[in-house]
Amino acid sequence: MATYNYQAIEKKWQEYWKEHPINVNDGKKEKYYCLDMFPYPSGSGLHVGHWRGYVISDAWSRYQLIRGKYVIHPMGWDAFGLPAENYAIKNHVHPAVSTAENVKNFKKQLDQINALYDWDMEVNTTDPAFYKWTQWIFVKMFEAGLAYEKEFPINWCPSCKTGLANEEVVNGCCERCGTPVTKKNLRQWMLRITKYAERLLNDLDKLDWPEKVKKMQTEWIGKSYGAEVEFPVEGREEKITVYTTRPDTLHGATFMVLAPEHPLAKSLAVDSTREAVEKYIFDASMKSNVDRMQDKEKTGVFTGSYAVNPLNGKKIPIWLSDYVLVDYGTGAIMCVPAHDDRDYAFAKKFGLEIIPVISPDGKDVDISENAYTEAKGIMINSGDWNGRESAELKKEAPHIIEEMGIGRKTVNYKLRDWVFSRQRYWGEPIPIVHCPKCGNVAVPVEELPLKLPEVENYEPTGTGESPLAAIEDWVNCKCPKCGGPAKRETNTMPQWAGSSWYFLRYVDNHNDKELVSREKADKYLPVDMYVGGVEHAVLHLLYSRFYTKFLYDIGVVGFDEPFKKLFNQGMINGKNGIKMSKSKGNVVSPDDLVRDYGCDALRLYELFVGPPELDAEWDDRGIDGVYRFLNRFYKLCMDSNDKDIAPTKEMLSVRHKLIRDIEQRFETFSLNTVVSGFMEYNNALLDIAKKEGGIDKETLRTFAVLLSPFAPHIGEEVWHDMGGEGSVFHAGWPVYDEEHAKDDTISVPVQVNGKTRTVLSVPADIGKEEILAMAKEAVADRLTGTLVKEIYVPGRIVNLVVK
RNA sequence: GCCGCUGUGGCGGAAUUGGCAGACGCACUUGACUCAAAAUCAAGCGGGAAACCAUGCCGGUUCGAGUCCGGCCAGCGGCACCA
Repeated sequence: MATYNYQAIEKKWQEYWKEHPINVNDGKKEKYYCLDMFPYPSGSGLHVGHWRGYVISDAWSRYQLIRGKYVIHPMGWDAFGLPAENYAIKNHVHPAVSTAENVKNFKKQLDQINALYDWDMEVNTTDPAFYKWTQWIFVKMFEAGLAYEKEFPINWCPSCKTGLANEEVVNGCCERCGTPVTKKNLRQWMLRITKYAERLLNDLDKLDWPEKVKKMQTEWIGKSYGAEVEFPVEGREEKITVYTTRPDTLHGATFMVLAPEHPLAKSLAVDSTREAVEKYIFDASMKSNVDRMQDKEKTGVFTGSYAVNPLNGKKIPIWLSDYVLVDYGTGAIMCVPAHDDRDYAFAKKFGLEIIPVISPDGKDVDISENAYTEAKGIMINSGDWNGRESAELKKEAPHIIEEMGIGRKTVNYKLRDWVFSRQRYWGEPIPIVHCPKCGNVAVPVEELPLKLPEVENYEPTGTGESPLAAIEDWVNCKCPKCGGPAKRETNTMPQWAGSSWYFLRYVDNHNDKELVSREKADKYLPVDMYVGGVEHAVLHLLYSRFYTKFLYDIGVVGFDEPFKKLFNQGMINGKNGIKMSKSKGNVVSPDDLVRDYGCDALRLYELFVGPPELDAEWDDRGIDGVYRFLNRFYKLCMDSNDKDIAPTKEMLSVRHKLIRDIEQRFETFSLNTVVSGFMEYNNALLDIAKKEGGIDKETLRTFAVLLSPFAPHIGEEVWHDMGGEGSVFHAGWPVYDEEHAKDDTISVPVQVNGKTRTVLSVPADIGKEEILAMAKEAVADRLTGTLVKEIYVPGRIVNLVVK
């Protein structure tokens, strides 16, 4: 008797596909680019959670392949980063060596998935031939004024001993290691991503992405409309400019608050306040992000100086408080405590004046307990604005302010420029030379890649200097412009640099003249489908969009969005929803499962475990179910093989329903129900086979085609055994015929007052009168009152309403 | 605090988008085969004796609600003094 020998079957077809590649670019087929987020090749290898995303994208890729596309489905390595460097510090193994080792292991594990990966396209961000172009992009950004140097207090991780971008700070802690982030004043390379804020925001509309990710990016960019207003300082020349989104409340400004880091903060102190002001500024500078966030209680200090409200001449005190952020807006705000919760809390604490200027009814507003924060109501206490609608004034006030010459209409973004330098070894050197005569000079493009020098000590200094700074003969160089003695930039790029553009390189990965040829870019890009975890929503996915827009602007590519469609797969956790990790000891390795059940079974189970977009808990026992299904299906095929069964009506019905249902579920990415559909229809076929002695070959061939994106080996095996020609992946996606798929008889539930009482089996085309008559007869004993309504939804349900 | 997602048997989850709640599978029970076990096959499997009751809770709309509306509760995720 035939048994499902997955080991033999999988080995056989893997060898066959090596000899006879199935995904070939003949130059005529339409391309389909299906991309996985490339992994960091860690030392601990793949677990079943990593498999999930790769199986999802591979099933989708193979589906496109069967539909006749040439599928670009590459894989590579995001291999710069801290783990390799930390390993080097501990064991004195060069990161390039350990990385190469890890890549080898990862590749071996990835091969077990038997995905369509085209390894000729492989890229590795740490390969100088690759990072040459990462550096090239930086030079181009430098030339375009988008990369610039700045010294200011940046986020600093004391454990990783490096600066961090805003996007890398999560709840005040380092995204990577969880250590609370501190501030450190450092000279930094920055990328002017804020210049692209508007386009990054607007172009989200074009993307077929999960709404959640679009929303997160929208909020991260954080656009707001408002006005800047200039307040003269009493007795001084300077004016202080504030930013407000509520210029309608300008008459209610009763004090002003500056961030402690505001350039004027110190100078506003007078003799009697100087000591307190300086102490406050100092204390604020010592506070970490976490402290600053956790302090719900407002703190502050009066400077001793006063500003003048330019609208009504009112004299208001100027305070300092760390609830005002120096890097948003102008670092100074006008405070309207009657209509803002934060200002209200501050005013209450320090006994400052509160003047309401908006009231719901134009008469009175109760602000004894809380501020009235609605921008809806009638203006009061506002001079000649009194009696007007506040919503209307909110729009009009910026223009009034502009006409009066006391300010202007403005737009603000929460997005900050990207802190781009890292004080670590294992990253791309920033290709800049500091020349005492010429200033910052880019390394000439023909000298790229600027390779990482060998060092003896990878340990970060912690002082804000990169380990590269100690390599004197590397640091000291000649200025490319004047030829005089100069020094190299010793910071390296963040890990995001390579991953911001790697997807462009796959299609032209050996090109040493260009990042990617325009011809190939036009032909094979952008990415049609991108599959990966949601954790990169505002990191990698935002940076990639920024890079792509820049490369579009300088003509490297002809599109300005990299990823048309995005799919975020859910995470796979261990028992009780605990995240899989080595330290928890709950990591499930795919290796044993592939050995015990086969690649096809594991692939199917990865999908069957739950809806692909939701997190799932791994349960090893569940794989038995899909394994049994594969056995039964295989046995059915083998039993039918030597008999020439003619297709019956029932078989045709299953065949066409199968095509219809699988396709519909596939298209809606309901991959878990695709698998349950296979099981369901296989059960139906087994029942039919019991009566008929087997199933016709074409139905089984069709089943094999539909199954092959998910379980490629058994799909290919059955396809051939049932007489299919060539590879199952060239069979074409079957087309269903509604005539066969629809049933002759249908089951229609009969309800009385909405409760199902019986189920009628009737011809599918039964008329309304006929079925209602049958229904009434069938439930006659329940129709004890007056029949007030008879409902028949064709093919669905009968409901009889009795009173 | 604000925003989003989720809540259905012992468990993972289905439900054609308002139409038989629990598909498919795991686990479990019984039977067949076997000296026995495993594997396989067959039957059963939300609660209740039944009327009926059941999709986190309370209310509403509807002939009919897991699905729509209003109000809560819990879990997870994002943002978090952005003026």
